[in-house]
This record gives sequence, C-alpha cells and structure tokens, in this order.
Amino acid sequence: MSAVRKYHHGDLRAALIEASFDLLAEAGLQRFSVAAVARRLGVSSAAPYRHFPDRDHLLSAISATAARDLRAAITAAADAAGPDPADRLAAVAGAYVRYVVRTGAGFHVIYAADLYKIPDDTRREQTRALMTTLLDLASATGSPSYEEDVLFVEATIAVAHGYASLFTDGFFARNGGTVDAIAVRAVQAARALLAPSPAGQ
Amino acid sequence: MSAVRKYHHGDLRAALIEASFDLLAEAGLQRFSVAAVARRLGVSSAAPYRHFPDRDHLLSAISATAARDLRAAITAAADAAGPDPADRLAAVAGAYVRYVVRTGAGFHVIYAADLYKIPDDTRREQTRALMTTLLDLASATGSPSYEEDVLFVEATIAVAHGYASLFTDGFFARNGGTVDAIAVRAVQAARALLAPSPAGQ
DNA sequence: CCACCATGTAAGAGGGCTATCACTTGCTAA
DNA sequence: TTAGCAAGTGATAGCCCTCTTACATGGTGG
Repeated sequence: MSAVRKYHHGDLRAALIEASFDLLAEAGLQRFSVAAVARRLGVSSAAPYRHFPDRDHLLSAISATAARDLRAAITAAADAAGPDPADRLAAVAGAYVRYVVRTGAGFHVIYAADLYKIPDDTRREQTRALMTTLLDLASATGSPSYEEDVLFVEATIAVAHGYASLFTDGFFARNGGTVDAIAVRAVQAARALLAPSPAGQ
Repeated sequence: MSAVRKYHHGDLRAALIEASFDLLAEAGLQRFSVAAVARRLGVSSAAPYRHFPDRDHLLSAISATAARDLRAAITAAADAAGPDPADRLAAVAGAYVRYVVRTGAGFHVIYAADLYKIPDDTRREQTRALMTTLLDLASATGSPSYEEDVLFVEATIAVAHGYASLFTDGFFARNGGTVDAIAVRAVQAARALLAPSPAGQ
C-alpha cells in the first residue's frame, strides 16, 4: 500500500497522466513521447502500453484530465472574480494562462485534431462539460443568442491562448514577464473585449 | 536556366524555404523535418545540408523569410485599413491570421526559442524590423509611452495568434469557420482591445 | 496454499530523422 | 579545352520513437 512500489507500481495509469503534464509543461507537445514519460517514472518503455493501447489513447486520457482540471480552475477563477458577468468571463483568461503555463495542456492538447478519431467517452464528456461551462459564463453576460455566446467564448479563449502561447514560447522572457503578470494582462484584454460599447449598454 | 534542372537544381536554397512553408502549413512545426522538405522537392535527404549546416539554420532562414513577408502583409493590411490608427493596428490581427493559416509560420516559428542560439544577421534584422513596424503602428494610436506600445502590440498579436492557433488546430472546423471569417473576428477583437474607454479619449 | 492474472521487464523489429562521407555531375573561369 | 568547384547522390551510422512479444513477478481469490 505504500506510495512507491518495487515491481507493481500501484497506479501507473494515473502516474503516467500526471507525469505527462510535467513533460508537456517542460518540453511541450512537440517533444512529448510515451518513452519519455516512462523514463521519467523509471518504468520500462513498454509499461505504458499495459494501460493505453497506443500513444493517442494516452493523449486522449490527458485531454480528459486537462479538460476536467481546467474546468475546475475556470470555475474557481470565475467565482473569485465576483458577481459581474463580464468580470467572471474575463477571469477565464487568467485561469487559462496559469493552467497552460503550469501543465502545458491547453486547447491545442484538449481539442487536438487527432483525438476526434478516438472513441473515449470520458474525454468527450469532459470536453463537452468544459465547453458548457464556458458558454454558461458567456451567456450570463446577457448576450442575445447562443451564437453570440460562442463568439464571446472564442474571443476569450483566443486571447488567453495567445498570451499563453507567447509566454511558453519565451516571448516575454526578455521583458521579464512573469506568469502572473501575463495572466493579469490576459484578463485585462479579455475584459476589454467584453466591453465593446460601454456607453450604450 | 530553365526553372527545373536535372542535377543542379538552380536555387535549391530558396526552394527549400518555400517548400518548408508548404510543409509547415500542412503539417505544422510539430511534424516539420528536413527530410520531409527534401522529399517534397524530390531531392535527396542530404541535399539540404549543402545549403544549411543543420536543421536549426534552415529554421532560422524560414524565420527570416517569414518575418519579412509577414511584415509586408501587415504593412499592406494597415494601409488598406484607412487612416484611423486603431483600425490600422487592428488590421494587423487580420493579416497575421491569414498569413499564419497560409504559411504555418507565426510568431511561434519566427521567434522560436531555439533560434536565439543561432547567429543569423538576416533573421535578426528582419525580426527587429517586424517588431519595429508593429511598435510604430501601436505608437501611432497616441499611446503615452513605449511600454504602452509594447502592451498594445502584445495584445494584438496575442489575440491574432490565438485565433490562428485555434483555427489551424481545427477548432473552428465544426462551426464552418473559414479563414476570412476568423480573420474578420480577429480584427474585431483587436479593435475592441484598442478602445478600452472610448468615452474618455 | 497456490494458481491465476494483472502488471511489470527485457529485447527487439521496424521506422523516421539528423547528419556525415565518399563519390558524381556539370557549370564556369582561365 | 579542361581543371576546379559548387551542388547534387547514395549509403549509412547513430539516435529516438512506437509498439510487440515472450517472460517475470507478485497480489489475491478460491
């Protein structure tokens, strides 16, 4: 029952997913490999295949976990942002930036094109729940239609993903930008997006 | 002198860069490889190494070309946008989205972290010129300081890069979003960013 | 108690990529 | 005309990756 076992790991499946986030945060999706995750855990490179039939199924599980955790982070950030619906939606951008910088698993991982082929009910459920949460936050701003909600969500995620990508690419490294500073800027930008005509309504 | 030569290619160096953009647009930086570019041109996998000492030097040349072309596209878009400085800066987002979707070479390629190691005066000059152009467009909006210009540029690029990334990741595929539609949304979002308090000034 | 089975390992096939090396081709300058 | 050089080629070493196969281990239910 100890956390570290000799031969039988205990819960290698969960450990693989967790280690995958570390690898993604450090090396990015570009250098992600099943072998590297196994190496990081000190198990053989064949071990992961006892839990996932192939690389894409591991990525699918990572996507599901990321969608669940990101959704939790977003919900928490929105609640911490106060009652104003626009503030709550803008807070999503901050939560997104922090989550992506910490885990390396943004929308490019969660909604990776290759995953559509893979039937994984857990992932589909989690990604759908994430999107529903986002749309609910958008809807609360009093937008006139579902289509408008979608546009709000897209814009918020776009600005957040842009800031997160530029950060992980080292674009702000020279200017001494910290994660927190970038997250704040992302929130401010998202907030500005949601106030196109503050004089009107 | 014909465009297609048998043994000696004519200008393989330029052809490699051009083919690299096609590959980047189709497969992304993730699946980019020197071997694949050579294959695409029908030359041996050793041929590129006659023109670039290694993979990173090819990527550096790609970065330089992308910076030059993106800068041209941005300048043209700004000029087409009319006299309003905010409109001109917002137009950058549209040009960026279109360029990245067409070539696959956005800021993640132009300012890729690994390239800092490589001394390539052409690239450094082109990337600096690109940044200067962006900062000039930001400065023209009447922002109070250089630091503010930087923030405007970052925000504009972030939203554009976010939209472009989501598009190339296939995120809009389901909603039937075309490049043009996404580019327009990116411009609208960027424009909204630049009008935080239209009542004030 | 012990047989079974989930879960690990070692070894390796098969494939792609980077980069090098010796060799070949053919343009060009003297 | 021809020597020399720039720019190709084929072959290959070396690396890492994905995934498979046969075998090892040890927890657990009967």
